[in-house]
Amino acid sequence: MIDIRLVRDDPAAVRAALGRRGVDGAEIDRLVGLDDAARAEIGRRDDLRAQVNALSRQVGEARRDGETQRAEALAAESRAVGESEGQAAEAADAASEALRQALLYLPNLPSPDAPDGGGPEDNVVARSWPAELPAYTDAQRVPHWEVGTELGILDMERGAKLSGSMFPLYRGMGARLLRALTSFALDHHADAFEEIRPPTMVRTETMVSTGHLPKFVDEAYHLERDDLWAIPTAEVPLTSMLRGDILAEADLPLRFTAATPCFRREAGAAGRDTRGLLRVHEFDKVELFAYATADQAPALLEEMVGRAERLLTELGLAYRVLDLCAGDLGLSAARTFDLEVYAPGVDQWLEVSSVSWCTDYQARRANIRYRPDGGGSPVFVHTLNGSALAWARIWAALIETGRQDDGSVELPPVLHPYLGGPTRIDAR
RNA sequence: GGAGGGAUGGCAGAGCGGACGAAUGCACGGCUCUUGAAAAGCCGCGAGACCUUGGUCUCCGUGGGUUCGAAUCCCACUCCCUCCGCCA
Repeated sequence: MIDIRLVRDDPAAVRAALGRRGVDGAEIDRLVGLDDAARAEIGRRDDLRAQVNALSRQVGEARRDGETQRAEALAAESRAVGESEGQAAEAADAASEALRQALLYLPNLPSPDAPDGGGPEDNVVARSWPAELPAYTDAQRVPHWEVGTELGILDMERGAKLSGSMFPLYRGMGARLLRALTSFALDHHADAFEEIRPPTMVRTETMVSTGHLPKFVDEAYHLERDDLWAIPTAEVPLTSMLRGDILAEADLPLRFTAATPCFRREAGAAGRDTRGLLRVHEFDKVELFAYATADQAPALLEEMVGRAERLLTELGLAYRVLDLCAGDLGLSAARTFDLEVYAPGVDQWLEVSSVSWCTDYQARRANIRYRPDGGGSPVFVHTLNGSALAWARIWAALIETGRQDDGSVELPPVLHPYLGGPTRIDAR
């Protein structure tokens, strides 16, 4: 969440910044009102509480001095004040909760560097690799689900039998390819990022810290009986890993990488991209994550985008980098770069990575701070997250891009050491 | 799943109805001593909110309760440790 004091002290600036992402200015006014109300109620309650505390102290003193009668009188007085205090406390709690709820739904302030725009159509293509799309053969113009079925490496029907549509089942070299991709990526980041294998079912609090709850309840899988949520991305457990902690500035930046399955209900996208692997409920992803100071964050953002890009060039996939406009940013993000690969078989750009700088928005929700060098009060860290990379769509792009005239699929050399012998998937 | 023990500041650890936001040690910051360092000594040092050179309030796992007053008593929950059972 953003700092309520910013809203209080400079509502015009907040209105302007959030206006860029389509937040109604009236919402800011409402927030200012809620804040005023909450502070007034809290002040009332605290005054009464101070009276109760003072009277209680006097009761103790009177009792110690053996003045039983005076003690009783003071206790009675305190009891009376305590009753109004109870009412004031209820009002204060209600007002604070109303403010908190409003803040939880309010998105992060976009970075001034994020381009203007209201939606996906306004995103800016920062760069493409290669500069021009190469010429693709007819063999490469076959959708991956057809290739997958033909080679016996992808079985959407059996996946659906087990779990419903959009739950892919990979077999043979198809499954092996996923495992290779995960190992390849983790090894690639091992020079600077500590590998984590977090739990993939988490508490409500953990989902709230990243901003995935309460606003996006419909997007997440929930296990009712145990009140646990299936993570939509490793960003969720990695953010809460240090929840409530105070770090040392000298330890920053902290970098982590994790390979996990990701679960998404895709409720808002029902009926879209339903074929093959374009949009699935469960997929594997290697995530990059960093906790940093405000000063370190911009360089880290670039580093993480660079790492994701490097994987793509090594895999030999054509891609482009999108600088997301203010209106297309996710709730927690101040700046985001999306990476899209070109999949020749379906003739589409597929989002395979999203690298975001969340400033202190998530850290404030998760209460993660660091103590500056030389002491002083703790300050909120900045969090950055990015996929490097999400495999289902990469799998699709690799199968389509690598397809030969004879129907076999060539796999990129960087993966060969991870494939256990074969370097291609033979036609059947 | 059953039985028992525990959760206190960055860490360790005392406190078990009022003088406790909390002893002590370590860590950390400043100073003294020293050519420098170490050691020693002195001082400081939890977090947050709201009004303001000071004050008020909150926080001792979480949520309720008892009381004029709760870190301290009661209830529930969560997590950790030990033992038993089950288990990949």
